[in-house]
Parts: sequence; C-alpha cells; structure tokens
Amino acid sequence: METQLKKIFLIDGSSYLYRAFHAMPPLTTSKGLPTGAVKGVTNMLRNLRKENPDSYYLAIFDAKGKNFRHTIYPDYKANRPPMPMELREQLSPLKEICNAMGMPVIEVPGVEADDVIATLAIEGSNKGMSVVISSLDKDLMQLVKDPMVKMMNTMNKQIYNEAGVEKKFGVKPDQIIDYLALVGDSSDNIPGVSKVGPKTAAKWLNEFNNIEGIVKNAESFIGVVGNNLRDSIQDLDRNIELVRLKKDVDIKVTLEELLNAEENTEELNKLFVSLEFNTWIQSPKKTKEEPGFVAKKEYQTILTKKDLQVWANKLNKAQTFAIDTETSSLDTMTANLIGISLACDEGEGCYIPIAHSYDKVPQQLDLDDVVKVLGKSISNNESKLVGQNLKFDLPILRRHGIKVDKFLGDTMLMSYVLNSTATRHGLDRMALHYLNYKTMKYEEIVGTASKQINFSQVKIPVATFYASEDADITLRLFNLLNDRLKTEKQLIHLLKTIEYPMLESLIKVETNGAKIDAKMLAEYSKELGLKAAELSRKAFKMAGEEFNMDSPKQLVEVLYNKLELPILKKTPKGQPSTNEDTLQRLAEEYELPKIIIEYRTLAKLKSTYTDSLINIQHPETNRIHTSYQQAVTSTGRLSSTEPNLQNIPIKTPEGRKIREAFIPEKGNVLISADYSQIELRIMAHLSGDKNLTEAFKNNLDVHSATASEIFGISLDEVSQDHRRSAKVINFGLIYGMSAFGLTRQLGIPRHEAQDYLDTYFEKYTGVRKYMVSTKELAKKNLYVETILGRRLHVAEINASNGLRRQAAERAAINAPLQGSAADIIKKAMIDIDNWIGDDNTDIRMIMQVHDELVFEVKKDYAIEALEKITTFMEKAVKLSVPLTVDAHQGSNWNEAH
DNA sequence: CGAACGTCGTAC
DNA sequence: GACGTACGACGTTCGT
Repeated sequence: METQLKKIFLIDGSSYLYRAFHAMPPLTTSKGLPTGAVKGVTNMLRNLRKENPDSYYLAIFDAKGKNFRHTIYPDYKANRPPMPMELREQLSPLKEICNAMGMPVIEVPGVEADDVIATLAIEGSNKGMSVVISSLDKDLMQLVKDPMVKMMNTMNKQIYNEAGVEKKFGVKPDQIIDYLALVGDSSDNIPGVSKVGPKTAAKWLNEFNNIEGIVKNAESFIGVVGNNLRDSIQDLDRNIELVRLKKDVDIKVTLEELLNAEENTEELNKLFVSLEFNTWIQSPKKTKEEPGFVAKKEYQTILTKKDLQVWANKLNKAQTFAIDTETSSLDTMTANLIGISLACDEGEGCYIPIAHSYDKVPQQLDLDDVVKVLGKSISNNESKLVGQNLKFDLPILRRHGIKVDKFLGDTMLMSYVLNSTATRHGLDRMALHYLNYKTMKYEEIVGTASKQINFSQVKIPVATFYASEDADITLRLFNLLNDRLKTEKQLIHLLKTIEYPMLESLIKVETNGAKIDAKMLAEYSKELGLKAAELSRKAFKMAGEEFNMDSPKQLVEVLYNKLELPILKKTPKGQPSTNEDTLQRLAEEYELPKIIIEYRTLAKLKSTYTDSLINIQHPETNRIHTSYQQAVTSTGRLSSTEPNLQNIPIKTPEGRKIREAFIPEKGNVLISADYSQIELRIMAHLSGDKNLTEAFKNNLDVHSATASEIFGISLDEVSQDHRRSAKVINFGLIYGMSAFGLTRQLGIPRHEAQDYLDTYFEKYTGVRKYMVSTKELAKKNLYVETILGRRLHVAEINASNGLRRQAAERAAINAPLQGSAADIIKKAMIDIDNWIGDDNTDIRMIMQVHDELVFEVKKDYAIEALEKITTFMEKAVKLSVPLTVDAHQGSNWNEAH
C-alpha cells in the first residue's frame, strides 16, 4: 500500500463564519443566543473531517484591532460595516468548538488570518505535508503556486490546484497578486485600475506576464483603459503590498505543537449541549489508550489444492484457529457457502473462495475438495476452533458436510459474560472496543440494504481481505478475551456449562421452528383491517376531518388543538402525549380517545402480529424460524427477532387469537411449561426473607399471601381487589418501583401507596435488607451477580446525576432476579435438550419465552413428556424454596398455556 | 431517498 | 422523573 502524505487543513474561520451567517436561517437557543452561523460552520467542519479522518486541522481567525495594512493604507477596509451583534456573539462559541474538535484556533494580532494561513502553508509544505487551504477568499489563491498547496471551497467541495486557478481566473497562481492589484477589491476598499476587470487583467497579464511588464509598456495601451492605467501606476505598488500575503508571521507556537491537538469529546459535548445542537450530542464512549496493534495483515487467497493442503496442515500445528464463513444469505437453513476464511496466527489469514460468481471469476476450488481436505482437518482439530457467533457458522458448516461437534470458544459469548454492557458484541464493535481497530464493514463491500449484492458477486480479492480480516480479528479477540478470562473461573464455568451448550440448543430450537396456521392468520388480518377501518371512519366523523390515526403528531393536532381536550401529560420531548394511559383518562369524559384506543389495539395486532407472521413464514418449511439473540440483553435473558416470539399477545381475547395460530403438525400436540413466579421465588431465595419463603414453602398463592400481610387480613378474607393490589406491589418490587409508580398503577393517592409500601417492608424485612445490601454491593463492586455467577455491571451506580444513579439502582435490584431466572431456564433447556438428543422426532423444543418453554410432541407421548419436562425444569437448580412449573398440552399455543 | 430518531405498544 | 428487560411498526426529521 502506498504511503499517504500527511494532509493539513488550514481553515479560514472568520470567512466561513461570515458566509454562514448570511446563508443560514437565523437560529437561536431557547435563551435567545444566536447560533445559526456556528451551526453552519460546525456542520461543515464535521463533514470535512468525516471525509478526511486522518488529517490535521488548524482554524485561523482574524485578531481584533488594526493590522499592518491599515498603516500602509488608512482607508483599508474602510467601507466595511461593523460586524452585526448577532454575528459577534457567535465568534467565541465557534472558536471553542474548533478547539474542542482538535482544530486549534490561531489568532495573531497585527496581521490578518490570511497572513497566518500563508505562513503555515509554507511551513507545512516545507515539512513535506500536503496543505489544503479551506477558504472562500481569492487572495489566498496566490499560495497555490506551491504544488503542495491546494485551495478548497469547503462549502461546494471545489478544489483549486494550479490548473484550477488558471481555469477560473485565466492567470497562473503566481500572477494572482498582480491580478488582484489591477482589478482591486471593493470589499477591502482597494481601488484597482478603473474599468479593468477580470477579463482585461487576465489579457494583460498573459501578454506581459506581470505588472512590471505592463507598466514598462504602459504607453502602448490605447483608449480609456490605457489612460486609467497610466493614472493608477503610482497606486499599483501599494496595491501589491496590500494584496501580497506575509509569509513570516511569528506564530509563537510551533507547528508540531499544533498538530498534537486531539478532540476533547467531553468538552465538545458540553458545547453542543449549551448551544442546543442536540443531534450532535454523543453519549460518551471510552477513548481507550489500549496500545492498539500494528495491523500486520497477510491475507492469502486459496485457489489451488496445494495451497489448501498447506492450510489443512497448518490447522494440525496451530494452537488455536479462527474460522468464519461467507454465505449467500443469513438463513442458516438454506444459505450456501460462498467461502471460508481461517486464521492461525495473528495478522495472517486466508480465504478459500468456493462459489463466487461474476464475470471473469477465477477458477475456484470445488466444495467437495474443500470438504475432503480442509473439512477433515477442521473436524480433526475442532477442539481448537474458535469463532464469532458460531450459532451461525456451525449449522452452515455442518450442512455443507463439515463436521464440528465441539469448539474451543465463541468470542461473542466470551465478551458477553465478561461484561454484557461494556460494548455490543458484534465483531466490528468488539474490534473497536477491545483492539481499537476499525474493521471493514460488510455493507462497505456489498452495499447498503437497498442495493445489496450477493456475497458471491463480491470480487475475490475484496472478499479475501474482508473475510480473512474477520477470521484474523476473531483470533485476536479470542486471545485477548481468553487472557482476561484466565483469572475468572466462575465466568469460564458459566461459559462452558451454560452459554456454549445453550448455543447448540438454540441452533436446534431455531431450526425446529414453530408451525403457524397462515390461513387463519390471513382471515383474522382481514377482519382486523375491516374493524379498524370502521373505527377510523367513526373517528374522522368525530374529529370533523380525516387524519392519519397512526401519527401521534396528527393526533395531537386533532385532540389538543382542534378539539381542545386537556393536556394531561407530555412526552419526554415536550409534545402532548397520546399514549394509551393518557387516552384512557381522557376517555372517561370524551368519546374520541376511546375510539383511538380500540383502533390502536386492532392496528397493532394486524401490523405487528398477523401480517408480519405470515410474511416471515419460511418458504420451504412453512414454519416460523425465529432468531434467538444470546448476547444482547444486559441481564442474561435471551431475546428474539424476526419475529420477536417473546411478545405475542396474551392479555386480551383478541390478542390470544394470535396464539391460537401457533399449532402442531398433524398427530402432534403443543406443550407449554412455565415457571410459576420464578422471580419472586428467586427473591425469596436471595433475600432469605422468612415470610416470603414460608409462603412458597407452603405453596400459597403468593399475591394472596402478600395481600393478607399488607392489609392485615386472613387469607380467606382476601378479595380479588386486595390480590390485584398485592400483585402490583410484588411486581413493582422486582422492578424497584416507587410509591409514585404504585400510585399511577393502582390509581390511589400517594400517601396510601406509601402506606402499602411501608407495611410491606415491615412484614418482609428480609426483602428490604436484600435491597439495601444489593445496592451497597453494587456501589462497591460496580456489578451484581446471579445465582450461576453471571455478572451484571451497573456502571452508573455512583453517577453524580441523581436520575441516572437511581435508574442504575433499580437495575441493580432487578438484574439478579431477572438474570437468575434466565440462568435457571437456560440450565433447564440444556438438560432437556440433552435428554431429547439429536434427531428425535417424538419431541422437539420450539420456543422459549423467558419463563416458558414450548414443545411440539407426538400425541401419545404427551403425558410422559409433560412429566419429564416438568421435572427437568423444577430440578434445574436447587433453591431454598421450591421451583414449580405449570405445564399443559393443547392443540394450539393458547390452549396449551 | 434511506438512515436515525421518536412514540407507541406488546411480552415476561 | 417516578418500573426492570426486550423488539418492532409507523411517522417524522435529517442528511446526503
């Protein structure tokens, strides 16, 4: 790769601020401080830097007061109106932003910004740097005579080199001074030769080369311009002096010092906050001082059997090797293998293209040969295999005949157990976080969503770099993470006994998929559509106009502006709220909000559930194959996408109809088994609270038991209302809810809610103690733990911002409960999966919904399976209170639940 | 015209 | 501001 010249940008700050001031619409902060021009210039600078990330930047401004040109020519710039106040006020914010962006501000009294720029341009050029002057001022064009110096109008991206200047002005850069002296500059109040404009000046200079030549031949010029020239000769030397830039300005600091500047993100954020440039405010990301590594990259394309054999042998000798697959799609059940990449040593990798397909594609190895030679070596060395998100690669490899029964590590899961929240666990993000390294992005080579090409059409050299880099980075990450895990026995254990086996179980669950009754869903969708349309007609009538009921903004217009309903609540952004809660309260007095609620319910069911479920049905299996994310949640739970099977409705009859569409194949039934009150049981276990423990040991209904305690009544006096209140409190506790939250949920006065809570904690002192000690532990360690030793980091537990700290405290209380529940069900899934074994058609695990497992089972096996599943789940771990499971079978999910 | 953000609503 | 963890549809705004 060719060595790049270091590029330095010299920004003419004053000139851009001026221009932006007049170009941008007037904008002020809520306090009235004008910001339009600052925003315009800052935006330009941000874009400039985005396009030229590895360059240096200096921002030069005019200093206050007169300069040497005023001494030479007292009328210099005499016709300039004073700077408007609105512009003056924006000067120092802009300078602060420049400094914070790592673009040091330079102002030198007694000279102009242009002189400073000239001085720096020459110095930069002498030091072998490529200089770009970013300015709109044509005076600076004179500097372009140096081949290392270019000028750029950053607002329109126009770049001027020597040829560019000549094209625009008709003279060479070294003639610009004379050119300007002849033409003059009205904005600087420099009179040129009267009637001589750009055309005449260029003509003369081309003929006589410079002013000296022109003056020598002045007598030969005919007409009015000739007379004017002869009249102006005595002014021309002065003009030249005014126009010529000073190149020896004493700048006080050295260029080296200036080039050391770095962005101060924190400071920049503060400025953006105070100027209310909200879209640019970044959440702080750690700037790592990690040594980073020198990116040694030797990536090889494998096209011959001989080279393939070399790499097959390499795996035998390697201590560890990373593997990555490139495929035709993300669907593990049908995707074709396009190529395989490998890395055995950091910085070295190879790519084996198999099914690239484009014009003039080189001869590639046959899949058969790759499987025979390399596949065999991979299988033989599987205990050294590492990968990133092997849940994707393993099924692909297996489907193509490469047997991998076990593996050494998965970097995604290693990162996840070390700290689930420090970074996202995708390869690109991890490379940046752990290695301070920017990888080539998949989108960069196949294009963005709209115009994506298939990986098979990617040119093999490009694919080689991309794929080998992924394998290389995976190996580097493995080495780094493995090192960090060495002293963490408990986390290693969590990986080996839970997360890695879980990975294999999830492959099976995803592949199994769930059958849906698409016909029934389609009919229901139609019905929902008709009902929703009917409701919208009603709503339009009431509103007196048609509007988009799906648009919160238009709803605000109709409800609050047109119909003038009272504004009960606002969204975080200040807009009047139209959420269900608010509408429900409005519905007590008005009709329209009620209609909107009903419409929303139906529209939600139709768009999110019926339509999308039908859409996502797999074309070959006709089942729903969701994707479970194993490294997304902070607490250790799984999440589910495409579709999210974990938020299928259940509360209302209309919603439950969606569950009725989840059905077994003919001859099978569905079994649903869910843990009863698992989080409260974990609370009892972790806190050791006597009262709560007793309730579970005696197999009481825990909400009724709580009601009996807080209302001071016996169990048989507990009404449905009592129980409902107690249930809200019990759930609220898990989430760290306050008296205020309770007030809202129960619709009772604040003091009453407070009484409930006080009474609760009097009766359940162990729970209170647990909450206090959990917070203390979190503050001390910056993390809390689950029963299987999963760590949940709460970075903001000591935050100075009270709101954030409180949120972190609630998370700290909730995380061990939610996380332990996740541990337990994962353990159960693994046990059950081992029991089921491979290729068992009598029973298949098909879904997990946090505390529920769903199976599809042969009808006459149902009773036995139900029994087995229940036992595995209840015995997954041993707690101080019993774990109980409710399991049922049915002909659809709703029935089984 | 696509990406990013805001609002809303569903689950456990 | 006030209840933890998720995903996704839709509308709007932003930036190229």
